[in-house]
Amino acid sequence: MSLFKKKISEPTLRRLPVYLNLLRRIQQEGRPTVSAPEIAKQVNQDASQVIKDLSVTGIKGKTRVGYHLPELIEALEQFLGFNRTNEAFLVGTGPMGKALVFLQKKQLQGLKIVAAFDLRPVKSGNSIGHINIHDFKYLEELIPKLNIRIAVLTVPSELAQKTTDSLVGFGIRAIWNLSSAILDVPDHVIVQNTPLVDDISVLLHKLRNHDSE
Amino acid sequence: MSLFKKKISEPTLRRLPVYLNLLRRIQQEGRPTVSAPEIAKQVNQDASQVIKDLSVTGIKGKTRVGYHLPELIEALEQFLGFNRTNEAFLVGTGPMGKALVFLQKKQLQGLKIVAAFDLRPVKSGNSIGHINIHDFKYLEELIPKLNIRIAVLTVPSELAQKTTDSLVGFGIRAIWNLSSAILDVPDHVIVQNTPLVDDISVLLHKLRNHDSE
DNA sequence: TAGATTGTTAATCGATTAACAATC
DNA sequence: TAGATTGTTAATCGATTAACAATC
Repeated sequence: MSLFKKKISEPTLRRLPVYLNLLRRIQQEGRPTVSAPEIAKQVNQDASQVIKDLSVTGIKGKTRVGYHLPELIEALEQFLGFNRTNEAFLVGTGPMGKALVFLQKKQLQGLKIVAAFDLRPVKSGNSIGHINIHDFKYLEELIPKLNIRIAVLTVPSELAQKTTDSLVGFGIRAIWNLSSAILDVPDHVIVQNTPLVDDISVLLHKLRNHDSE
Repeated sequence: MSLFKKKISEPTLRRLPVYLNLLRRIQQEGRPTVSAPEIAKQVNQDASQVIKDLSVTGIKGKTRVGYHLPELIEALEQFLGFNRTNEAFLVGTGPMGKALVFLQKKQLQGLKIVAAFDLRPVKSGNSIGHINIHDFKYLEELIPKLNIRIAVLTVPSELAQKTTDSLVGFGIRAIWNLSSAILDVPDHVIVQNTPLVDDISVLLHKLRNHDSE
């Protein structure tokens, strides 16, 4: 649309997959269109917000009608990068690593884990579902070979920084960090943290405040 | 300090456990104090922000010295509710449910999963680690019996709303929702969503923007 | 004292919400 | 037409950052 990238805020970016999920459900009901106020109601948000968020896709709604569902869904998938296969390596094959492999089809759209690696010695033939588990020592050659740019990090937090240093050295460009460690990386590497404990903090706090009202 | 609860912002609330983790690590090195600029550096943030965040605990730092570590850690744990046992039921015993049970000691401080439940028929004696798995039909009597207020929801998203309705009916007060469903609950029930796909969206977007610079 | 740090208050920044014109 | 909706622009709200006085 323009030569300059519209900068899109992180809050917006986090709402888009929520809309996408909802739109798919609505489409499955066989409906052709949906309006912003309707979406807003379902996700407990402001209609203006929804309209503004959806505008990043470049899709235009129709007055009195709303948005064409197939077009909007397609555009959102495109925008979020969910229609490409973004291949990733899983590093750390504990329970969280396993869970992510099993969840990827349903919840982790946009990401495709193609192989797993463990820091401990791996018996040959080990796997999670259909994903083979390899010894960490093969990472260095497999990253450039398969042109992998994304690592999903689920190692224990004590080992997270050391593992990260290796990953960076091997050419990884983005790390989805599910450990509680704060990772130190050079500027050209992206880290996305998912600290589960944060949500527990918020939950417990809300619960206590609720109680005392 | 005051009869009125200072309202604390969610961003602050999410940063507190990050500080807490860091402070514990620093304490393990045997140091007695730490300054805000030092914390700020380690977590890549503004020192003013750190000072303001920490002020919610009521702990006062010392000029030229910083904060007394044991005192600050204790206050943060207190504030976050991590030093009580907040007992919770796990509902859904798929891979994500299992992962959360195994992770709770290390990553999910403040939450204690005391039993697990599955929507499918459960063979007696089934367990995850030391946590027994029960049939869903026992939930109704066990929630009031054990006075459980928190449920950790890891059922498939298609079943999430229906399961939530039951939980609410049984008296659950807070739901940590790890499914991708948007839950509809009455006002007196708290829902905390942890949609993993959001983080993937942000990661992929950052990666693409990085590439084209 | 000089310099570093806390902690408060003010300024800035950015996101959300509200208002409203345009459209069908 | 009347009414509902989009989409833009303005107002509001809240969080972060900057400035600075107080302190040791």
